[in-house]
Amino acid sequence: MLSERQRMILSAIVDDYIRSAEPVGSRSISKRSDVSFSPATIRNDMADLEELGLLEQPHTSAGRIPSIKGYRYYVDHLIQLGGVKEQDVRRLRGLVAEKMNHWEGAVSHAATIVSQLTNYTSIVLGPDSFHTSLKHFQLLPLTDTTAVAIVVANTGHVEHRTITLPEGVGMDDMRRIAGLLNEKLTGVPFYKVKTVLYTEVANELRSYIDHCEHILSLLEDTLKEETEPKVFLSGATNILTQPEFKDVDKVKGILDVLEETPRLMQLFQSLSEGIQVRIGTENGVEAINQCSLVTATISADGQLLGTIGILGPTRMEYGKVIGLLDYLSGDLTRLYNRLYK
Amino acid sequence: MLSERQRMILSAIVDDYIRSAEPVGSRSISKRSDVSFSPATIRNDMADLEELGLLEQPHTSAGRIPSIKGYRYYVDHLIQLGGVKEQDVRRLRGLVAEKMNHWEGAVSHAATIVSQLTNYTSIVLGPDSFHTSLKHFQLLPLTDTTAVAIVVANTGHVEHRTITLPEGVGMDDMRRIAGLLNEKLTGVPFYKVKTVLYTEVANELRSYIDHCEHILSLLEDTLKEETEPKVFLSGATNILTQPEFKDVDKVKGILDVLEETPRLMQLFQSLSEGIQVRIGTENGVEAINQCSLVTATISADGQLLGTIGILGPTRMEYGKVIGLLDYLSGDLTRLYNRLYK
DNA sequence: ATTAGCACTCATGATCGTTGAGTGCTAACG
DNA sequence: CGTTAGCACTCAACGATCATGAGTGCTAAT
Repeated sequence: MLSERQRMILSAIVDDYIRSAEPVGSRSISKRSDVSFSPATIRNDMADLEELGLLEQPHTSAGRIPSIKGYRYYVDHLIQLGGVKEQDVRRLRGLVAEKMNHWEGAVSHAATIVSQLTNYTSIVLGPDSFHTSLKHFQLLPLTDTTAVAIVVANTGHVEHRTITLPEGVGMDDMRRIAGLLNEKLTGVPFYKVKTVLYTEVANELRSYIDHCEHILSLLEDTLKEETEPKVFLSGATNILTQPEFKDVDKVKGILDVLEETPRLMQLFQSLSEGIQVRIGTENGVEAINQCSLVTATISADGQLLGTIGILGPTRMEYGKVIGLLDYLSGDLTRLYNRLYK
Repeated sequence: MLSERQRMILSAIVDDYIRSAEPVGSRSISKRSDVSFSPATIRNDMADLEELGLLEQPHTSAGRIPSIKGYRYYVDHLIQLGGVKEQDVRRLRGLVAEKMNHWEGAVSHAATIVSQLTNYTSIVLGPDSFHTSLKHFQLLPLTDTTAVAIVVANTGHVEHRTITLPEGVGMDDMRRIAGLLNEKLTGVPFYKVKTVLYTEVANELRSYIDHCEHILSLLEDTLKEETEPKVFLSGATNILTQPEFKDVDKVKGILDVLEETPRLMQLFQSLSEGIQVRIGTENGVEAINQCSLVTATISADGQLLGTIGILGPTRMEYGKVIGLLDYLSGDLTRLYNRLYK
């Protein structure tokens, strides 16, 4: 549909605009060493590209900037994936050595590094616990009336919660409850826990404890928290260095989304496997219509172990970011297999 | 040193400026219903107050704004503590019911509410583990070569870490190590753990395990992480609504400090008990010279259980903030005593 | 000691040309 | 027919100039 020259021009405009954040004129393209057309020719093509909705003009006497559709075409057809630099590889390798004994730590640390390498914001979603299962459950007495409930998932993730016991539940009861729960719940996927809790566990519990409803609801609460994936953020303020966000009001909306976990997770809904790019309004969240989000899922054996997202302006270095995330997701998958399999 | 009228004028200027964020002129003070002096009289006093370093003039033909010294005088001598509103009390009470089974959760949730009530940023430091002691230690096997180490403090706080075991350490060894650690370390304050680990524990461990140095250093790492207090943030973007921070560059520096935990903790160094106010440069951190920090410690039985800080512009509603923190610290102390004592 | 009067200062905002980057169109060119 | 030189046109950005008015400091009267 597009001529070879038009594709070349679109690519040049996107590249230039990503670098400079300023509208690109026909003359500056014509001056590139790999271009041998006059500004006038390029202007004609630019007019065509604008008619196709791939370019926009901020005002009559300015150059062109890519539209969302233009970025989309660029990402789908024209992009050149950036290789990962030698020094960046070394940097990312470092995390393997440093945080290898803490899966979530490794993932979030990786995200921190990526946010530093790219100067964008990185967002990490912890394991989707829908697919993880319970490895161990324990009640630890703290005082006469309180205990710490500790839940260990098979990913090595640990969640804890202090609970206040109802009157009349002693140390022995506690130990028996913990034993029972371990027996019944070990290996059970999280999404089934509630069911098991209220059928098998409840029956047995009722036989030797009175107020077991209260205890059950406490346990359910404890386990529910585990179901919600954890979110890590890094480099949130990087957005402030982008020239298009030098206006505080625009930035406020974005940072607000980043601060509220539920709204943040909305961004990650209905993502499919692998690397995905969502440009501007494609995100479907009003406040970040001026941003793009590149996401990569990390998984092993069909189990989703985490999602890393990079949020930047629509004028984002897509090639570099995609290259980095591609490398990283492979590396983390390898790390996981070595550690937990 | 200051005349009654001068104190009144200073107080009026600070109040007005806190509300409007604009330099206060003599005429606007004279118009207040509780003032019966002409603008000229007030101007004379204002000149005196400026000479004393309590007021400043942005430029010759503008009104006055308080200097840091001026705010200091205001906070020390003139402030009227704001009572806590009925609805705010109800809001804060809610957290007692909601999060009562999770100490750190309760504290950080309280901070979230305060940041919403005040429209400033709230920063929470978890318990200073220098004074907390070890309640329980446990090793939980995960795979053949990995295990989860779980540390429980007497505040009910739980820390965990996945560690990779050296070759040749089996399930039995693990159980024995955990037993030994529990025996030797229970009740030991964190700042003594390292010593005990390398004397008592090391001796016994050496008798039946070979590579115990490796294990010991792993354990030390695990426990070290616990020593660093946790930091929670809420309402970081509130600073963006302040008119004096409508310039992105000023804000960037502040948000950068908030994002980096170590720099953030620097702010909380050398705080004494109770409520403290640090105005502008008194904070000693370059990037937040335009901000004030009000902190309140929460403690019971001489044990420091947490610190809540409110960060806002120097033009902060000191009375309201101090009132809130005062109420809150009392409330949280009561909550703690009921739960863990 | 207080206040009215007045000259003076200076940030703010509006108006108005100037500049220059960039365009679209037309006509000439190979 | 595709490409290009030439040219008139547009318009954001910038700087200079000026009027406005809020607020001051000083002096002299009360």
